[in-house]
Amino acid sequence: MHKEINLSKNQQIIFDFIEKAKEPLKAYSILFNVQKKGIKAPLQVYRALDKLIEIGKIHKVESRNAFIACKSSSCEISQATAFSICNKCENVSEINNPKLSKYLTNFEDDTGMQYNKYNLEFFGLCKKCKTK
Amino acid sequence: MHKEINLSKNQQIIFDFIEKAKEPLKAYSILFNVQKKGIKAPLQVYRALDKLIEIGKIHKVESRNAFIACKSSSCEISQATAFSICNKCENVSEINNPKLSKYLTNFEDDTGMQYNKYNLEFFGLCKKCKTK
DNA sequence: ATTAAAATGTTATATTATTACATACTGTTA
DNA sequence: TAACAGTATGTAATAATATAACATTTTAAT
Ligand SMILES: [Zn+2]
Ligand SMILES: [Zn+2]
Ligand SMILES: [Zn+2]
Ligand SMILES: [Zn+2]
Repeated sequence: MHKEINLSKNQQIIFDFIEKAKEPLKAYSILFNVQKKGIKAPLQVYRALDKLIEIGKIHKVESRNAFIACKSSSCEISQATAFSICNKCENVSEINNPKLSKYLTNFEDDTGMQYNKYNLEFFGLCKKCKTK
Repeated sequence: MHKEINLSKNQQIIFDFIEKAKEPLKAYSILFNVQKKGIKAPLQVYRALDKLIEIGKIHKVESRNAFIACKSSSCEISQATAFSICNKCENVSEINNPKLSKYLTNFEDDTGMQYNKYNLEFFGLCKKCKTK
């Protein structure tokens, strides 16, 4: 088991909202939606997002500037993320593939650089969009 | 051999500047530096960047919102990119590793989604920064 | 109680990117 | 060459994303 971390008030509000969402959320869309909970300023959102990312509860989908709840329990340890992104419907899902993560975690290039983190984003058309 | 593409005036100006640079460049830093060449507005830069990305002459380093010239001739065809990023000195280099690209290009997940593009960013400390 | 670390509140501002609309250039075909 | 389509450009305004700076409060461990 990994360490349980108690979220602060703002962190919990923002995590709850992201977790309920079916798609990645933008920071300002989060802000707009949690204003009724007392969160007023962008910085309050960004600070919570930073912390949630740090502890692996959410990820940033870099190519979309959007945030998504983690679906793979191992991310709270590993900082190794992979996503599948549909360019048409913008559906994003986290790839949870042990072979892939093992391959990438062990990847070594010729520069002698050692990696402690990676982010991979695959793009294409999802099953639904492909058949339309 | 792949098709040679003639760059337009603005595209050439901006590509030349990015290619000479040793590190990834930000859009507004590019803008500032090419103003003496007659490029006045952000949109002129972003339009050129979009085109250069489309044809594979440059890439966007998503985690840094920065742009870097392609060092691997295969990118003008493939749209498959991988970078190594030092979190301390911010050095970024394109990884040109046939095994890696083959592995990722052929990667299939269980959703039946087929990918035509990916972007991978590895993070860590480069050789120099590690020994300091 | 003291203290340090983490979190919050608030305002202002910086940075990154796009919309909208008018115009001009380039190459192809009738 | 005239017409056309596609691409590229110019310009102003604005949208969207993210951080700086500073004051205060909460939390949790000594
Ligand atoms: Zn995850
Ligand atoms: Zn789709
Ligand atoms: Zn490349
Ligand atoms: Zn370094």
